Amino acid sequence: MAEKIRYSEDVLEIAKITKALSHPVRVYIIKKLAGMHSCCYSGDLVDEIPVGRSTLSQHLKELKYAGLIQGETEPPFIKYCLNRENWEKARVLFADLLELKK
Amino acid sequence: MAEKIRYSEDVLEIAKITKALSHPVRVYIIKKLAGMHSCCYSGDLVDEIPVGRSTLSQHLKELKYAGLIQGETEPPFIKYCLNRENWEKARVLFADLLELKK
DNA sequence: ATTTCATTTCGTAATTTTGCGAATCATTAA
DNA sequence: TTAATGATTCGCAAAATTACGAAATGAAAT
Repeated sequence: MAEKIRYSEDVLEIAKITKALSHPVRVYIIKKLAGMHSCCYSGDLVDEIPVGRSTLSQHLKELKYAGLIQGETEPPFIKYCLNRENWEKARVLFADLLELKK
Repeated sequence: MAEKIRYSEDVLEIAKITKALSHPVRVYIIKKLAGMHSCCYSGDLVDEIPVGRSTLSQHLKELKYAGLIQGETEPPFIKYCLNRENWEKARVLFADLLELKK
């Protein structure tokens, strides 16, 4: 019986990111932020995404928890932006996994 | 009230892949297959990954369902390999999302 | 101080995921 | 044919995810 491994930091970090991106709502939001708009308002999202306000809030919370986005309060709205620093880390991890060039 | 969107094929496809990769066990397996070894045996995995046989089987099933791997029976073992065709598609989708070069 | 507006949190329900051991299946060896 | 071996499926339980509406929050306007 061989030794059981411990997941490397990379594996755990990738799983954390993929988990955050494992739902169409969240992929949609990140795709939007990673593209042209690097920020958007929760109010705009609720108009276009077919999901209730409170549900959207939970999805945003998960993306925040995973470190992929951050919210700046800009009364009376909340502006959500891509967390560029962590996004860069994600790019490195995925470039490695997928053997892509940065 | 603006129009609700429909998720694009890309968004749905990315969500399917990220969901398949949203667990450390499955990231570990894919990382292994995408690296040096492009194939491995279920029996070897069960020795190194801290999870029971039946549970591992379920994880492999999910990766298969998502199209990321395929299993060739090679009695008395089953050899799992990366599904290169779909992996290439995944690379394109992620390269786009992460703005990486192929 | 009260109202208003955008958003989040709470409470809850339905569904899915994860994990295990026991039972089953498929193939080879005896 | 019968055992042995490797792997999957079944049955189940615990935990997590997803979704919603109602209630609560916080900041600005009246």
